Amino acid sequence: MKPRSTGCCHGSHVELPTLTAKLRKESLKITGPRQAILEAMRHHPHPLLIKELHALLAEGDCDLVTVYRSMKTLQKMGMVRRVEFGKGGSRFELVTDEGREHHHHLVCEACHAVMQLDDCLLLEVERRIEKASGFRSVTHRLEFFGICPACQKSSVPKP
Amino acid sequence: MKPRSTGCCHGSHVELPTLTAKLRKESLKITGPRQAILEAMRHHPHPLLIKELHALLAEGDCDLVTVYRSMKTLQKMGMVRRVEFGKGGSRFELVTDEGREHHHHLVCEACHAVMQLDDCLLLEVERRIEKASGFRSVTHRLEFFGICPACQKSSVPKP
DNA sequence: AAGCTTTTGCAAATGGTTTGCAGTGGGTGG
DNA sequence: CCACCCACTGCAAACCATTTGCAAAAGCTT
Repeated sequence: MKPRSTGCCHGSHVELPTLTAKLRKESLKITGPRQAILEAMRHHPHPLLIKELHALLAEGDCDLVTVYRSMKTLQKMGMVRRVEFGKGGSRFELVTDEGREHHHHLVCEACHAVMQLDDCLLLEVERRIEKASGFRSVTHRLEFFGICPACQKSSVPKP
Repeated sequence: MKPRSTGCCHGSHVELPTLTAKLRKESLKITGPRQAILEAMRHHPHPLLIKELHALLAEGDCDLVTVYRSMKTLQKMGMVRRVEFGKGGSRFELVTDEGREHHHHLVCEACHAVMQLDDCLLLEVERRIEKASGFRSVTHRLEFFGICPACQKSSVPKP
């Protein structure tokens, strides 16, 4: 349960060709907008708002609406994961090899910094809930919120 | 961690005067709309969508906008808790004496039935995260989703 | 009952997300 | 290598949850 910062841009672990290959395997077209989107997500390995993602793209690379549609498509094929922090809309992150396994986030409520928490101790809890309740296919959604060390000092007002 | 159904209307444990007294203590006015809202929530002890809550009120009792404003007010004074299931907007539930303590829900993704899970094993986890990350005031948001026993049989399509 | 302040209703603005439609452009078969 | 077809895109507008502005209505206090 040790937190792991996913700050920004420490090299791109996933290659773009690796990603586009997945598109081809699903007989989806490898278009300019899709490449631009994957390229941007590759370099920003944290949950991004649609509009943040769109802002990362070069002017005219891709319409906002296309970002929405791409997220839906990519999520359906499992290349992207939807994360909800409850403010400002849905966020999406690339499902990478080293981030494939189920994990959670620790979000600073002041500056919105995001850390990734490795491993999850709730898989066993899901099984217990299934037994106790009779529900099936039980999953969960869990995020942590708090005030990060930097914000504890600077006392910047919450955005 | 045994699930407890919060199906519907098994008697109203909280009295209306008890609730309005809290309003008075905060020098908030005891208006018709507020009484109607609290009365409705008293009889429906599960997380309600704003529009569901509004639909429960008698015609002309209270405007939709007023429901929104009331939820904001009541949440600020701790009488109501906001719950996010990620579909269709925020939900709210009364904070009752027997439901005051932090708890989570188990939601059927087919019929949207909601069960309440007593006790939470994550308080200790929050402390561990604080130590490991340096964050402060760490809280969390956790909900479980699955298919309830009834829906496993009837195979009704998801709404 | 009068007066002051909060609260409400209505209308309209806002912000995220989806949809309709016509035009563009990948990718495949000839 | 070209042409064709359907998936994909851009743009505009629709949608839905939520918020805001403003004047009228209603609590609470005196």
